Amino acid sequence: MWFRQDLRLSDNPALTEACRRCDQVLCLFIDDPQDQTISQVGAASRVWLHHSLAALQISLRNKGSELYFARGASEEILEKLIGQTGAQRVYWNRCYDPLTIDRDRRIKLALRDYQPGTFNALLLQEPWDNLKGDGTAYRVFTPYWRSAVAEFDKDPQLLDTLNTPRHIPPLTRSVGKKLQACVALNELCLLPEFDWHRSMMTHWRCGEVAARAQLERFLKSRVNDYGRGRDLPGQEGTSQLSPHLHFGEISPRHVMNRLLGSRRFDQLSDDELIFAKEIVWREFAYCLLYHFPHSIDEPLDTRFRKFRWARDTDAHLRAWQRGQTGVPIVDAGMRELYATGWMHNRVRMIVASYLIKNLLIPWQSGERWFRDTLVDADLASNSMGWQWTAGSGADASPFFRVFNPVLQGDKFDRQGDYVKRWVPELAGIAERYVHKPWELDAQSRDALDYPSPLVDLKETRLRALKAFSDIKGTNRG
DNA sequence: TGAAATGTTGGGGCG
DNA sequence: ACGCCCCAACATTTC
Repeated sequence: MWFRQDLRLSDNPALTEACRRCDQVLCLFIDDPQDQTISQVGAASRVWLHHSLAALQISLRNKGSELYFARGASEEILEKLIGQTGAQRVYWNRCYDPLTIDRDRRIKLALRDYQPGTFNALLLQEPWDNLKGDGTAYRVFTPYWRSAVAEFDKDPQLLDTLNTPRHIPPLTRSVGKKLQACVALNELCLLPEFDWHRSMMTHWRCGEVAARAQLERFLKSRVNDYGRGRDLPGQEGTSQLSPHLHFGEISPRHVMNRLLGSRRFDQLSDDELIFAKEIVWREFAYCLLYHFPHSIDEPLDTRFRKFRWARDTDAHLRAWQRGQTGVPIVDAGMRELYATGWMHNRVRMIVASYLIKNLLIPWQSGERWFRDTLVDADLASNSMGWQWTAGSGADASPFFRVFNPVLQGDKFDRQGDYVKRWVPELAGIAERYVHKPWELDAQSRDALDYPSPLVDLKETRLRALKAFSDIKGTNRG
C-alpha cells in the first residue's frame, strides 16, 4: 500500500482493498524528488507532511501495523521492495498533477505483473466523470456545480465513505526486518535545519484525528454563519480544512457526508450551501488541472501571453513577500502567511490583487511564493486561484476588477483587529486610519515604525487598466 | 468573491 | 405655492 496524498486510514479505498485482498500489507511512503505533489512543494508543506506522516505512523502502530519510509525514485523503490518481500500486488490512490500522472502510468506498466490497483481517495468525482454534454471539460463553475449536484442527488451512494479497515495485516517479523530500502521518518529530512517551524506548528494539529475534530468544530457552529463569517479575517469563520484536505488526512466525501447528513443539496441552508460550493470549487480546480495541465504556469487565456508586466520588480516582490508594502491589510496577510503557513481566503484575494494589479508582477511569482510558504499548498487550487485573480483563468474575475485594499479593509476588518494582530506597529492607531496610515499627520506617521506605501494605489490601478486595454482586443486562445 | 464614474431620484432649503 | 438648486442616496454603467 503506497501512501501519497491520502494520509489516512478511513475512507481510503486503496488501503481497504489491500487489506481485503492480502494477508500481509506493507504500508509505504516514498519521498520522491520527482514528485510534483509531495517533494516539489515548499518548506512549510514539508513540515506539515512530516507531522502528518508521524500521525499516520502512530495510527498504524495502534492497529498493529507499521509505516515504512523510503527516499528516491518511486519506480526503483517499489521494484526493490517487491523483490525483497515477494509482494504480489500494489495499491495506491491517484494523484492528478501532470508529472505524477506520467510517472504513475510508467509504474503501472512496469509493475503490470503485480496488477496495480488504483483508486480515487482525493476527490468527490474523477475529473473525467463530470464533463459537458459534448465531452469536453467545464470552464465555468456554475454549470459544473449544477451538474455535480444533479449527479449526487441522483445517486447519493457516490458520497458513501469507507470505514477504517478493522484489521491491517502487518508484515511478518522476518520480512519486516530486512527492508533495506527503508529509512526512519527523520531521515526523510522533511523538517528544516534551521528551527523556524516550531512556532508555525503551534497553530496546527496534523493528522486524521485532528482533521476530523476540526471538521466537527466547524460544523457545530461556524458553518451557520459561513456566508458572512468566512469573509472576516479577524475571526475564525472558515473551516481551515485546506491542509487536511490537501494531504488527504480527511476525504471530501466524508466532509460532504457530514455536512449533508440525510439531506439533499436543496435542503441545505444558504450558509451550508456556500460551504458545499467551496468544496466543489476544489473539485473544479482538480478538473482544470487534469484537463489543462499547462495552466499551472501558463495563462489559460492566451491573450495574457502578450501582457506587459512591470520590469525590475525584485525589490517590490521582496517587500510584498516580507509584508513591508506599507498597505496594512496586505502586510498583515503576508505576515500571517509567513508566521502560520496559512492565510485567510479573503486576504489571499487582496494580496494577490495587489501583487498582480498594483505592482504589475506576473501571477506566477505570487503562485510560487504561496507554494513555498503555505501548509495547504496545492497545485490545483493555488494555480486556479492565482489565475482567477489575474483574470486569465477559467471563470476568472475580470482583469479590471481591482481590489482597493483600503475599502476591503474597511469592509471586512472594520475595527482593524486582523491588521493589528499581524502588524503590531499599528496597534495604537485610531480606527479610521488603521487601513490608511499614510493619511495620518506627518508627526504621528513618523512616530510609527511602519513603511510608507510602496506605490500609489490610484495611480497603479490606472496603470494596470491601461496594460489590460492593450491586450483585450486580441483573440483569446 | 470590486471600484469608480456617471446617472437618477426625491426631499428640503430658499427666493 | 412654485420653481430652482443642492445633494445625499441609490442605481447603472464602465473599467
